[in-house]
Amino acid sequence: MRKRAMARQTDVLDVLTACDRPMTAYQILEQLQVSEPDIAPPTVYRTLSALTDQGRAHRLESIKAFVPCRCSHVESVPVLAICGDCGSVDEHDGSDILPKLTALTDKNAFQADRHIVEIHGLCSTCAA
Amino acid sequence: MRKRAMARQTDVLDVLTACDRPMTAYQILEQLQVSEPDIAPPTVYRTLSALTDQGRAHRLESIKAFVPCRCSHVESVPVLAICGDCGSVDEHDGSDILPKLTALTDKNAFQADRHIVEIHGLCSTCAA
DNA sequence: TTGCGGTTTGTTACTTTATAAAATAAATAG
DNA sequence: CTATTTATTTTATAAAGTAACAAACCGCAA
Repeated sequence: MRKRAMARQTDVLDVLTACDRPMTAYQILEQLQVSEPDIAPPTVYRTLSALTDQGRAHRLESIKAFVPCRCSHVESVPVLAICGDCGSVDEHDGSDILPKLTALTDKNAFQADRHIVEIHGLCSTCAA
Repeated sequence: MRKRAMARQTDVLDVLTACDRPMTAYQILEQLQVSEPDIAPPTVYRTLSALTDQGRAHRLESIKAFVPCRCSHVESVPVLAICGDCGSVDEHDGSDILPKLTALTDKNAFQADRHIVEIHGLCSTCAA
């Protein structure tokens, strides 16, 4: 009857992966409702936070949208480059920035646990 | 009307500066309404976007809140360290990570125009 | 099996955040 | 001044996110 959490996560990830653009929580909801009309926002948000906690998806804080993780999800600093024109997103591994970031926060003895790096601009296609 | 806009920007910046924590748009609105009860959300949002465009304030994308810029606002990459416990925010100049970020985006010929770097964690006081 | 207790999932209803578009006021050129 | 342009405010609502309670699930012991 009710789908187990794992199954939901797979469903949500499938929806995200099927789309080549970031999707908002409500766009995902709309897709899920095609096959299961009774799903409500909290189900989507809960599933998305499980996925982002696991690193299987990322939340683009600056545009309130989500993408599936396309890198190996062991990386600690995802760098997401968002095209302001077509909306496409490239994901990079920013691990090598970590030392510099740590140097900055160490000045104030700040203990970091999550890094958010997002870059707005134009992708190669749209800039051309 | 430019005068009026300038005055509003000063008012909003004063409100932000008077508070040692990031404030949401609606918290700012509430403060402004103490002296001018008729102010509505669009006024605040418009003023805030002017301020952030000028670099006189920053928007913390990951927590939907705003802080006044406490660095020189010529810097191109503000790094904002947000304490998850007390909510305080430290601002750093991240110009020196720019080359590494550029190296990443250059791989895809991406043209960056705005960098967002936010770090969640615990400030020295709360970590102690 | 049956009933208990902790955990997970679903539902309702709401709060917070943000913006479109119409209405209005200010600035300025003629 | 007054007509035109432009910026600002108001209204009204859309979009995003969540609190809190209800129902279902699961493992376990009697």
